[in-house]
Amino acid sequence: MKDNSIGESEFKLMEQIWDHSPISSGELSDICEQIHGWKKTTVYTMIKRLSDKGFIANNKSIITYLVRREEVQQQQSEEMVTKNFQGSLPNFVNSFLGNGNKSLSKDDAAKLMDMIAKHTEK
Amino acid sequence: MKDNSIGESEFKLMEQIWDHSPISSGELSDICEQIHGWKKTTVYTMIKRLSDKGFIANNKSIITYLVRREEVQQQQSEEMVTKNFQGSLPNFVNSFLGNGNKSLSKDDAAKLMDMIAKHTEK
DNA sequence: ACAACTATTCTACGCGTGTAGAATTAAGAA
DNA sequence: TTCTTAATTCTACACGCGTAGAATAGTTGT
Repeated sequence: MKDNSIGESEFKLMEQIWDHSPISSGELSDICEQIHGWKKTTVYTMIKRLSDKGFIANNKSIITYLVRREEVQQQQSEEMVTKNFQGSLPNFVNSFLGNGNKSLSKDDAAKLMDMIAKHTEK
Repeated sequence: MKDNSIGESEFKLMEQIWDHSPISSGELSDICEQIHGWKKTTVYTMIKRLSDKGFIANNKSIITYLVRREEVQQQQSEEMVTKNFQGSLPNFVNSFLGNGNKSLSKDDAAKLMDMIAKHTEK
């Protein structure tokens, strides 16, 4: 049940994989060294753990993802709203926007309105 | 910087505290026993950790919160959107609503529309 | 076959969190 | 003051994740 969870660094690695898949473990390690300053072995450890958890596959040094970004994100957003906002999207958004501080661009607002409209029961 | 983080169980305890503060540690422990099946000492351990982290205070067995629910939630929503959705609320909402599956009640939709309108830069 | 380099695994440590028994302390009843 | 009970701390163990050195296996050029 808890197999869907990914840590913060693991997620960052997944991002690289999603962006470059298929990619060789060597390149991946290089990229992560550049971007995050991670040691080779650190990356390999993460690769192992992620493939043990079924998120990616490592075939002869070629890494591919097995779970799409959307799936992971959907799972995460779902979890957050459920656990910390009583499953209410309005609660979440309200909290996120806070009181006054944050402001949405016209574009973002339009996108949101649109999505909401499309998902409202009539 | 990472002082703001709360675990899942800790959050559940905080919820009871927010809902009942001020409340005696004994009662709190009873409530948690009922709701979550936690042992007394487990609750006390959590109380200690949460007060060490500055989220609550324990004065002569009376627990009160030092950080409001909104603050914690705001922090959490912020973090989620930043780390996993490139800081974009539309990205988050899009992921949450998924493709088709989820549907918003008219009421929720209205609330959302309203909030969005209020936070859109004009 | 051997050197040299790459890939992968093993092992390991620290920290946070979940969980709780054991021990200790404080507070009230008798 | 002593017994009892409630409150609190101590100690501990497990697990996940971040991190990475050491060891091992695999590949390739010569």
